[in-house]
Amino acid sequence: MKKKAMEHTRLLALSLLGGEDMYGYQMIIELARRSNHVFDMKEGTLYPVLHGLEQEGFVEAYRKEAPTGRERKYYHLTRKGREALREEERSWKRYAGAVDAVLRGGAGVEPV
Amino acid sequence: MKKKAMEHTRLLALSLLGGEDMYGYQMIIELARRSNHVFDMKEGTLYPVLHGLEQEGFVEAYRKEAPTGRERKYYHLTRKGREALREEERSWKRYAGAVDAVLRGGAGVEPV
DNA sequence: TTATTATACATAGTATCACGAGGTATGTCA
DNA sequence: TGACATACCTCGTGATACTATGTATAATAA
Repeated sequence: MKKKAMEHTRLLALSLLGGEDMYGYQMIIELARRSNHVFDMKEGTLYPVLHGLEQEGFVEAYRKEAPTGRERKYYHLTRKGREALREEERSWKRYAGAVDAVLRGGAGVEPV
Repeated sequence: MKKKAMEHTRLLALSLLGGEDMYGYQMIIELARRSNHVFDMKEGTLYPVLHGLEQEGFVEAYRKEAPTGRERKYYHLTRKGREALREEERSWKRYAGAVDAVLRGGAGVEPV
C-alpha cells in the first residue's frame, strides 16, 4: 500500500495552536498523541508550514526559555490565524462531507 | 484563499465504479452531482488516475457504443479493485477520524 | 449551412505539497 | 565521554492535481 500523504497540514497546525501556544517539536508530539499516531508529521513538513503561516500573519513566534534552560520557539495564533482556522475547519467539513456523500453513493451534500 | 487540492482521487474514482461501470466523462459529471459540486474533477486529473488503476489491475476498460452512435470507454471494477476500494475506505475513515480527533482537541482515536 | 457548444478522450507542462535525508546544536544520563 | 532525546532548520525528490492544449464527433443555435 502506498504511503498516506499528510494533507491538510495547515489545518492541523492551526488547530493545535488554537488550544495553546506551542513550539514546533511539541506540535509534532502532540499531533501524534491526539491522532493516535495516524499523523506522524515530520520536521521537514511542519517547519516550512509554520514559517509560511508566520509570513501570512496567521501565527507569531516568540522565544522562551524552557525549564531545562534551553530556548524554544513558541508559536501563537493571531486573530487572523484564528479566522483562518475557522475557515479551514469549514473547508474540511465540506470536504469530508462530500467524500462521505460520494462513498454513500451520492445521498446528497448540503448545497454550498 | 488557496485552491483546495483534490486529494483522495483514487478513492473517489474507485467508489464511483463500485456502483456501476462508468466512462470517464460520466464519472466527472457524477462526482460533481454526488458531491454537490464540492468536487469538480478535471480531465487532466481523472484520466491519468484511471490509466494508473488499469495498470494496477484495479479496473478493466472496454469500449461500448453509446445510443448516440459514439464510442465510449467504460471502466469496470475488478475483484482486486473492489478490495482496493475497501482498503481505501478504511484508510479514509481512519484519516478523517484522526483529523476530527485533532480538531476536537485530541479526544482520542481508536488505536490502530 | 455554418458556427458554437457539449460530449469524450488524452497528454504535456507546472505548481504545490509532504517526505526523506541531512545538518546544527544543546541538555541529560549512563 | 559517548549516546540519546530534544529542538531547530534546509534541500532535493517524488507524488499529485491543476492548467493548458490537442483531437474528434454529435447536437444545437444562428
